[in-house]
Amino acid sequence: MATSELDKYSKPSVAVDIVVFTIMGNELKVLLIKRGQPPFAGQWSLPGGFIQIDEQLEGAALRELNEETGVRDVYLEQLYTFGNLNRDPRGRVISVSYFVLVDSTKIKPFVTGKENISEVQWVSIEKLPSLAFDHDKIVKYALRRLRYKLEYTAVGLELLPDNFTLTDLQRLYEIILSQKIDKRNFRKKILSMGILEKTKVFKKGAHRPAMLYKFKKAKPISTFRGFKFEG
Amino acid sequence: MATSELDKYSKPSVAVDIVVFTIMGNELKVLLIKRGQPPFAGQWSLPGGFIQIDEQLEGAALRELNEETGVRDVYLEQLYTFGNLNRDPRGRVISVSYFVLVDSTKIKPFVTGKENISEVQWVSIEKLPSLAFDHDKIVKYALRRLRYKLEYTAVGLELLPDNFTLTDLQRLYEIILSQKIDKRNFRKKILSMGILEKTKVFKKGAHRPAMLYKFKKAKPISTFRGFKFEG
DNA sequence: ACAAAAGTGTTCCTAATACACCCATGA
DNA sequence: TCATGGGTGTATTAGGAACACTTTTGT
Repeated sequence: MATSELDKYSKPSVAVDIVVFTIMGNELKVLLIKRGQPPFAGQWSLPGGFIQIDEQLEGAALRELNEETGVRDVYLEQLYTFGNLNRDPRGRVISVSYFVLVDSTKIKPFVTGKENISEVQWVSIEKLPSLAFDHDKIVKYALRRLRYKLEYTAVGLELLPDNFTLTDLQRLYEIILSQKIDKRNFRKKILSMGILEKTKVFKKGAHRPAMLYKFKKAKPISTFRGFKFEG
Repeated sequence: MATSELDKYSKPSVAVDIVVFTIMGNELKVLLIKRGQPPFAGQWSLPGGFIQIDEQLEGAALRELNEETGVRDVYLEQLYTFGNLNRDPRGRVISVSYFVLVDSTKIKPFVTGKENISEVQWVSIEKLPSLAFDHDKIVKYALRRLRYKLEYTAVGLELLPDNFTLTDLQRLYEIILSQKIDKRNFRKKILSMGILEKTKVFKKGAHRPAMLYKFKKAKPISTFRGFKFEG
């Protein structure tokens, strides 16, 4: 591989940063890690890290996420590439950001092997601390994208188990959009999309059992209005 | 600047590639350059190049565009970051792609000082040759984004002079979306957005003069639903 | 006077909204 | 039997789509 031309000038570093969302209880949460080393030692930040020379961008995002937090098998989508000159005090670092949605029932306890992480935690979007680097901006953008996509895609299903009730789904929308939704209108709209299928199972609880639904097709792995990249 | 940690591993190169759209005659055109050097010597490709270590991403895109084609003062928006391992035969190159809209009346004749470019040309989107690298994919994505944004933003105004008739604007929509639009519905919708303002000037021609309009506010420089980054 | 583009309203249909009661179950 | 969440329909409104003729100018 002839890299001579490419090596003429000093290069920036390339990192990935990942905004992982999940719904826990009645809150939308983001996965944060407490940095164990400078810069920003002791401060909260997004999971992420430098990509390897022989590694796909998405692969790097998934690897970092798994190494740092044990989270696997998730919906992943590229967000935006942040490249301000001074976003990292160590030098020029360009960060390709991703957003990830994960069903909280599939999350296992954190087992991180990384020495430079002192803590991993799910933090409510309402109670975010100030984050390292420009990660505040990245989270803000990710949240915007999540809310926006919820309106015209079925992406929200990535946050639920395979079988769920319509009330579960509505609660998810209400939490993410932080607003109440009319039950009848919500059901009408969701069902008219034709993406849900009744199972023959009911969820039993303290009260009237609720029909469980499942998503019809293979879960969507797309990035922009159904357009699939780099696959 | 402590770059020791960053330099432990070999780094990918980072490039920008730019899809520049304009309307000429009755066609949507993209700016292409014919490569003068390997790889892909003699083949058409998008304008672009490697970023410098002390240069903003957007700045690099604008610089490359200006150096290669003389195009300046344009609407610029980040598209997507392509990073497949083998997208460049020279080695690992990650490309941050941008899309640019430029009013064709503001384009000056090309004066490129770069030795590695043998030709610069505006090519109709209908007659694109097969492009170098993964640039076909980038153009496809850019076109998709342009069509999509046209539906819910005023981004199309970037392709027109400051003053324009409603017929000019409608023609622009028809060319980009490649479909006829009803004149009355189009005017109703555009005017109801409240973003246009009548000038007191008429465009004289062979027939009945048409009212010239202009855009009300500062032209939008945004990347995603009005959200401004890195600014 | 005529050719050519400018300009203008109404009807229809679809989709979003607002809104309230009965049902099935476990305790 | 009652407390709790599950489940259902209709009337109104707003926005998008279909559709044709008159006006103004230059030649």
